[in-house]
Amino acid sequence: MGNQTEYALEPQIGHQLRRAHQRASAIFKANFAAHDLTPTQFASLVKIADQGEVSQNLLGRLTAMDPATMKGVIGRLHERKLIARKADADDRRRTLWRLTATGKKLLSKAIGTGLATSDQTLAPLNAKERKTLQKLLSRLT
Amino acid sequence: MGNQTEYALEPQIGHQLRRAHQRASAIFKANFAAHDLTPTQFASLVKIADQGEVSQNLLGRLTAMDPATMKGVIGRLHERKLIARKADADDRRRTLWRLTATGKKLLSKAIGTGLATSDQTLAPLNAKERKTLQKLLSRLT
DNA sequence: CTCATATTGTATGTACACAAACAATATGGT
DNA sequence: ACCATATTGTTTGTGTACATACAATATGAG
Repeated sequence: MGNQTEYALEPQIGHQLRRAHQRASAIFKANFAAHDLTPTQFASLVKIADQGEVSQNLLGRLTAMDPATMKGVIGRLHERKLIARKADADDRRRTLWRLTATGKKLLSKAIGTGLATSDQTLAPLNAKERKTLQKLLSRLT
Repeated sequence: MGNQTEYALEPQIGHQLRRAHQRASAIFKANFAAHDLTPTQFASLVKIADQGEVSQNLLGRLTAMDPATMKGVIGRLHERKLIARKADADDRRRTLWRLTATGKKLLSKAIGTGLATSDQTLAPLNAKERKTLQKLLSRLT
């Protein structure tokens, strides 16, 4: 019985990406437990810092989150007072977000952890292999 | 302001894997809409077919899902009568799952879609690049 | 100016993903 | 046989992730 000759799960790219993402998330979680930040929360802090001030919608595009997901992430960062809102004077639909002093402090502490997390995630590969993988992955986006 | 010199989001492997996984999931979803199957549901059907009969716990390991996630996926497949349960005679903790006739029929129709989905996901790369990417990805697991 | 269209953010529902705590059952060492 | 330990499955809670529908506001073509 079975379907071995027709379809194996492990060599399918979708399954491989799912597993690689699971592993990366687990490493991230372990490393960021002290900061209590998820990957999307950290990405949001990084991009808000880059922009200084940014609308919720643009932040979603910069971090690759759809508006519904973005709302949840923003809400949790806001509850913890890591970010603060301001109305946009030119567009009353917009909410502009910026880092609070607490948010800036947390981010500056977390950046080193972020770099270490990337390195640890890529640990099974040497420098050349890492470059190749990341180049090919970026072509997949 | 910003932190550009310290940390850029896009070149981090975790972010790249997250985005690649998002894209793969979107392609899967579009292709499997006709079958109304999610990636984990399809993976479960494939592995149940491979095994003939399999416990919920082992199925979780074969498909890379933790027990809580597995329970939800199994529950939805069961509601749709794509799988059926049986008590394990040797171990009263275990639930053995197998495909129903409906499940087998759906799986055999879906396998072609699965192969097409993998191909479409890898479309930006040529044959050699695909092989390289998949080999490196498998090392990350 | 006006109206069709687009953008911004909100709300709800479904589906992973995993931690933590738990109950029932099985196993292995003594 | 007994008991510490492990396995199997369930439950609850938090956090992505996205589709869909929606209200408020902005924009651009005529």
